Amino acid sequence: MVWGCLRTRCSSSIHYLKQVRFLSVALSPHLEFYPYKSHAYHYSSCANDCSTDEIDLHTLHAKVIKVGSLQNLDMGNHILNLYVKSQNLGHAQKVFDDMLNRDVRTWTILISGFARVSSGGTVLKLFREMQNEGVCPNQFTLSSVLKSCSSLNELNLGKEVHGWIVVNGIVFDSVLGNSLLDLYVKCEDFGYANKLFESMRERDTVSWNILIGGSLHIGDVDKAIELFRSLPFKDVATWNTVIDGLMQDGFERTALELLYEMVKNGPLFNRFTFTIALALVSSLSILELGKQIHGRVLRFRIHVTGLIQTCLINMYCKSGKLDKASIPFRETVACDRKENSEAFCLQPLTDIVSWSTMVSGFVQNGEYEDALKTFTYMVHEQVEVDLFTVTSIICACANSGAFELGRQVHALIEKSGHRIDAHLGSSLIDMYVKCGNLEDAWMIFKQTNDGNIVLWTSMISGCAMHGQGRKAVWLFECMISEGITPNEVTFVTVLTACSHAGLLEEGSRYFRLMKEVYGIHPGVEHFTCMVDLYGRAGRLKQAKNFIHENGLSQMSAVWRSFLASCWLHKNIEMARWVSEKLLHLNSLDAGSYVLLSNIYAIEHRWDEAAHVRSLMQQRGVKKHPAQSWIQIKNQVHAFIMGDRSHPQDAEIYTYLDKLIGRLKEVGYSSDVHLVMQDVEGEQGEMLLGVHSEKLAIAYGIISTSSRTPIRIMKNLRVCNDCHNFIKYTSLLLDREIIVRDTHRFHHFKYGHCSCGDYW
DNA sequence: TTAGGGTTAG
Repeated sequence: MVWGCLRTRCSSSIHYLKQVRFLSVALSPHLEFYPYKSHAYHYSSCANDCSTDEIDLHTLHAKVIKVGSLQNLDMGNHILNLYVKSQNLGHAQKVFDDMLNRDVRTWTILISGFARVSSGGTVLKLFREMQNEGVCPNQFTLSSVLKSCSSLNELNLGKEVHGWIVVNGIVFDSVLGNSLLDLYVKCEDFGYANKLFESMRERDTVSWNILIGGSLHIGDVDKAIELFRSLPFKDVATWNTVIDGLMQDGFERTALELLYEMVKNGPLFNRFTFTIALALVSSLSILELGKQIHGRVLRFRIHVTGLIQTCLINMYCKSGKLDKASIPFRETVACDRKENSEAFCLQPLTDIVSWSTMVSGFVQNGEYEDALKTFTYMVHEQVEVDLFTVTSIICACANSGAFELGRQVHALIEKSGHRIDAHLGSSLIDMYVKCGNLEDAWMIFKQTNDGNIVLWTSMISGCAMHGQGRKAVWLFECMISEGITPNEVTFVTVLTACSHAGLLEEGSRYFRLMKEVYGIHPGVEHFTCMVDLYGRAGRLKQAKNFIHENGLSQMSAVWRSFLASCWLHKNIEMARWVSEKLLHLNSLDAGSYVLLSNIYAIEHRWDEAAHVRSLMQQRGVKKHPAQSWIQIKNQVHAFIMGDRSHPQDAEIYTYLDKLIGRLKEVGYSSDVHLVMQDVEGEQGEMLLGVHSEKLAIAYGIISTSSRTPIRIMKNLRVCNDCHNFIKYTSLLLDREIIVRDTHRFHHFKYGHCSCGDYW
């Protein structure tokens, strides 16, 4: 999936880059960053924002003030309560401040209002003020305060409240008892929680649900299931809690079984069940079940709010059904998507999470253009943008090489003063790495300074991608010494680094470390890395033995890697043997077909070479045409082999011809072995001479000053001859040339490449 | 008492 945009959507790339430029201009005046979750509610202070009911409430409020009744305690409490119920806490606070007479109800109404919107800090502040004024809290006040303590992890204050309740002889009803139980469970103080649970006289289903949810939260699945099974009456929340908790703990299959059991024998779904069920089928990617749940939402006439809509969008996106994640701005944003009559019609997106889900859905499915278009639309429509959206957009920039846009979004994040968290940091590192700027990737890495494994893995991968294998290994060692546990992806990246840098011993050691110390079972990716490690180092026999010893002969990816090594080390006989094996397994990818065809071409077996190509056609294997890009003064210039469409083509070809002549004088010679067509000698050399990367480089040289580094991108691997050509060019012209291919970067300088001719 | 979106490799 690397560089998906470049590899699979060549024709639209220029259009897309124009879009990027347009977006860059559009961005600056509108983009604002909203703090995480700040959209949960808002203080409405403008009459224009109010509903009819709110306007009536304001009218009533004004009348009450006019006749001086606000100082009547009951009337004041009534108005305050109405504002709290309409979640207009700005006005509620104002009424509260204006009231000269307040009683415990006054304080409780306001405190419970803030507790309901999870504004715990305000709740605790008000509670302190209330105590200072000598007002004695009641059960409702205490429940709200405890709720805020548990959401803010304020265990000590909660314990203080608990003590106060005991000292003052307040009766524990089920609500107060459950609030306290929830506090201990949320703060993971299970000693207190269990003691309290046992001592509670008024235990209800809610008490059990809190304990079940808490057990799942700390990963005690057995205890949770035991409690769940022993509970004679299970309400809908019990089912929801246990299904969601199991899913969060990674027991998705068990969660699914319980969902089926719930459908059969349990209570009817509520809104929570729908969102949990949709999240479950998203993570399991069971589209059919997801559709059934969606059908149930419609059948039950559940009002599709932002939350359920987000879950629906996410479910369809995770199943790769972007059309079904139907969106109202389809015509505007995804204009090239076909209308699907079966598509479920969703509501207009009014919720920031739904928008960012849609953006990430496009990114996860490799549709970077649509992600950027949606983002542009959001910016233009002044929809709030938060860290989630930005993280996805940076990811889109990384994978499509939109460096300028990525940099601008980064600048705006800095300007907004937002802290860069591990998710965004990893995304930014990846963007700078994939756009060829390793220095800025390091800067983000140091600045983020987090023990997050993805952050470290991104940086290790960055070093590997830029040919700095030893540095990648060093960073890996630093990470281990800091006590950070590597995951399976980290091992893929460090093994890749070893294989690309020829670090045979280190690679073998890390493979053992992964299994023996970290207990990670090697997957096909790790085995492939190991075969690559031996193969690239020329240990073909060792690689072959590794495949047999580990029982990998059915893994076609492993053989494909081995094939590339055979080719690299010019062991044509072995390469043919592997290719034919893969051909019979029907597991060749486009690259391997081309390789096999090349092998036959080298041996002048033209009929067999032609047969391979016809097999490719019969089996529908598509080879993407090679294409290279160079950006000159904000303009992207794309070239394919033998391209004559560029306005300056005459100049490019004349210069290239002259350059090849000069290079030959200093030792460069064309490697005609790699010509796929059945042509020989001069004609083959001629075809090599017009490979897309040579054209892009020639254009770069004639269009820039002599000291400017030349950066080009390619949608396939660089061929041997072009690699050689670029090395000589960097030496002859004393020019730095940086090439990004499908998997990595090549930094050419003084006739050498950072990959050490190992790619 | 229970529910939503973002990051790393091949």
